Amino acid sequence: MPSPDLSKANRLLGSMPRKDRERMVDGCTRVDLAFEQILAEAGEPLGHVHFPMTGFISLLTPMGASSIEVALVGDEGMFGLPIALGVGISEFRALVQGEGAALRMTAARFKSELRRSVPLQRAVGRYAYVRLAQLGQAAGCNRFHVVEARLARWLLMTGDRAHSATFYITHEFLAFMLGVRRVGITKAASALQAAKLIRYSRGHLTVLDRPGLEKASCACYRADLDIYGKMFG
Amino acid sequence: MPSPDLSKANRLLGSMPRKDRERMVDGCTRVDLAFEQILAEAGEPLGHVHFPMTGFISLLTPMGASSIEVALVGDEGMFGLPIALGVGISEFRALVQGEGAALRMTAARFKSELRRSVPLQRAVGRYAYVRLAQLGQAAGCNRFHVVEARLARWLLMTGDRAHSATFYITHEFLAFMLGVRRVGITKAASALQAAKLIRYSRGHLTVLDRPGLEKASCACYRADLDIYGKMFG
DNA sequence: CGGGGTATGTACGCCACCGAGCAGACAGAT
DNA sequence: ATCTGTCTGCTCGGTGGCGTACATACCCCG
Repeated sequence: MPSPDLSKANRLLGSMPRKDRERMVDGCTRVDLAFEQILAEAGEPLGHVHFPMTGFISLLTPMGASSIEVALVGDEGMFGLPIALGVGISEFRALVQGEGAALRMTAARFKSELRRSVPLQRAVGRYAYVRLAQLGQAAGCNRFHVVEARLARWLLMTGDRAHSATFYITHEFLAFMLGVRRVGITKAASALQAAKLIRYSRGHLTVLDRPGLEKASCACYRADLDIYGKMFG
Repeated sequence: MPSPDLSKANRLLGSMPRKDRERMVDGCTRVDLAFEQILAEAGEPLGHVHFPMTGFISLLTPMGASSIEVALVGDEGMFGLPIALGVGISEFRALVQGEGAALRMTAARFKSELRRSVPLQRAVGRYAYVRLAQLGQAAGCNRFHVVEARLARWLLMTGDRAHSATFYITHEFLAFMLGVRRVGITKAASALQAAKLIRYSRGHLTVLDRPGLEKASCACYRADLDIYGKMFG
């Protein structure tokens, strides 16, 4: 039986009235997300929805041989929107990017909760809206912004969801997420380190100067926060 | 009073059972979309949903000074998803890209129809899913694919929605949509023309060889069609 | 304490696209 | 028939990213 504060460990659930969110927590199982675990492949049926708490999940679009991250889901959101849309298939590949806890609910139970709870409908609808807007933002970001700015943005987004200024992440992995060469990351990360915005060594990365990193990032970071804030602020 | 075949002129409505789709058409006004008309600015409240029939609409993400097209809405879809999500605000700038007819319904009426009609809920949910998937695709496409392939894709998508192999479109406008320099379009379009895939002159563009153009385009065109087909095929 | 795997740094030539500016070519209006 | 605005084509130097290959540095494990 989950302790009551679990219902606030995910902000999407936390935005709902106490009664509704406690019903949700009651229907969920607490699970641990393991680093690099794959929650779903693109085109695969979804058996559950996940509400990350301390863990977080990357959503990737497969592009032929390679792929690229198009969204990041942490305690501010949920994974499994298609179920709410009446389509039980994941549109993206879902890869656990930060290990940690999440709440999990079966698709069937989620659908029934959704029918019953208007606040849940509202929260999920708003979150779907945020995702649409953020995907559009990502599409533009990928077109216009240089690797260094995109990297800075990614570090900020990840730091938010890791609830920590330090996390484990290699250049290789970053390259994979941003859809660039590893060397491109090395160059960009060196620049950020030289500017004393971050420090890293063999996968251990620390954000030293958050405001500075925000300046080095593209405005997309702020835009994403703003749209979320408008919906859930 | 709209003639009955109006209800099939938009494929999203056309996917619904006769009774539901006729109710929808009854609640709609037939409107003409004028070329370059702006249906909504990003962040602006949405008073209506639109179901394009012969016209079609570009959705653009503003990126500082410039902007980029992230979705195209024609008779296969609808504009106004946020209303269905319980958020009456457009996440994108909506610009009429091909003049023609559409069905329009007030937001209030649409919400009430949505409450009453399960088939409408299904159709809208599936379409929202398609949009999520296609936005992800666009994000990857913008990152990985060269202008020529993206141009070919865009021409195919537009041709589908214009229901014609010929349409009016200048290099300048294309550059604006794809987020590149006009010269970049000139170069790519010249190449496609030299390969006898298209012909153009002062804005009058004709697709000569559709299969050839598909080969010249990135796989994203096919991927977008496939995802739609899976939902509405 | 030495070896092997992993993480990071550097170098090379190449190409797509950028920003800016200018030249020609065609169409519609007066 | 000429003029004017629009549409298209071309050039320049510059840069950000690519693919590849190789070099170092650090950590852990035996």
